[in-house]
Amino acid sequence: MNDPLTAFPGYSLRRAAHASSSELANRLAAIGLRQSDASVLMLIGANPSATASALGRHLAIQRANMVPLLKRLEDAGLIERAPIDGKSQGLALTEAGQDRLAQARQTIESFEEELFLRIPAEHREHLLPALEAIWR
Amino acid sequence: MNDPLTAFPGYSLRRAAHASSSELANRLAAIGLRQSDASVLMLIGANPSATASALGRHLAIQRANMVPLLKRLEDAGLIERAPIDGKSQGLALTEAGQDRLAQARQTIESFEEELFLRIPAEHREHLLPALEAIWR
DNA sequence: TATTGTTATACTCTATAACTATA
DNA sequence: TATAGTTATAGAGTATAACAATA
Repeated sequence: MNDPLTAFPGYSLRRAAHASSSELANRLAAIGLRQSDASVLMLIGANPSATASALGRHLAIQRANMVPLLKRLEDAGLIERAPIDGKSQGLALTEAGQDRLAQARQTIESFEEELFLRIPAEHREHLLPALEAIWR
Repeated sequence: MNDPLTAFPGYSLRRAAHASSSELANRLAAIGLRQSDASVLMLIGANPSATASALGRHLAIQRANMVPLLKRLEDAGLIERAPIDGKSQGLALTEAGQDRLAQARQTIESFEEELFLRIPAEHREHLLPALEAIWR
């Protein structure tokens, strides 16, 4: 089939993101996490007592959409909240949360490594800087 | 905020795709199209009398999800169907569809050009081959 | 038997508006 | 006034199962 789309970097960007995203989502589902769950756990792990709003801003997840996400993690016993002041709550990993994060980190790291190796060597080191120029 | 995610190409890939996708979606909305609409119009334009199933396979859109998409395009007077045999239909652009495709093409091409120029020159030519290694 | 078009359905992600309480 | 957390809701994308008709 004649395809005028694949010549566009933006189109290929979407297809590549969708393909790799689906693959990672499958692997994370095996340990009971969504990609957004794993991202949040990683970020809380690196920033104990961060607030929901701050995490959302950093991950480009809206405040309103953080609510059900954090509720699931809390119900699963992976995170807990501690009041900072009257309106803010600091988030932290429980012990179970730290264990799950360790699993997630290993899943993500091996996935990312495989992904990286799929790229021809001469292009590898260019991908991250090119992508960062697009979104950061 | 301490961020362990941005070092991962896969994560950056998702963020970059989301950012560029949102931007293109906004521009296409101005001419009454979604990204998937524009993709389908482009592909029909380049492959007259292609079937819905064939388009879906090529675009990674499932048969079942092509149905409402094509219905919208047909209701908008942009495409028409002609029976090929008893079970297949060939798709074609109407005149209005060709006009809309011309608009979409211009929108996409100027978007893609801007996107490309946002990438530092030394990384530009590496992006497409790197992405294609990931999804093709 | 495999494929086409279709219906129905459900889940996820994303976006917006509005509200309360607090800084 | 601005911010944090929340509720409710809607749109879009994606996925699966199933069916009838045809190749």
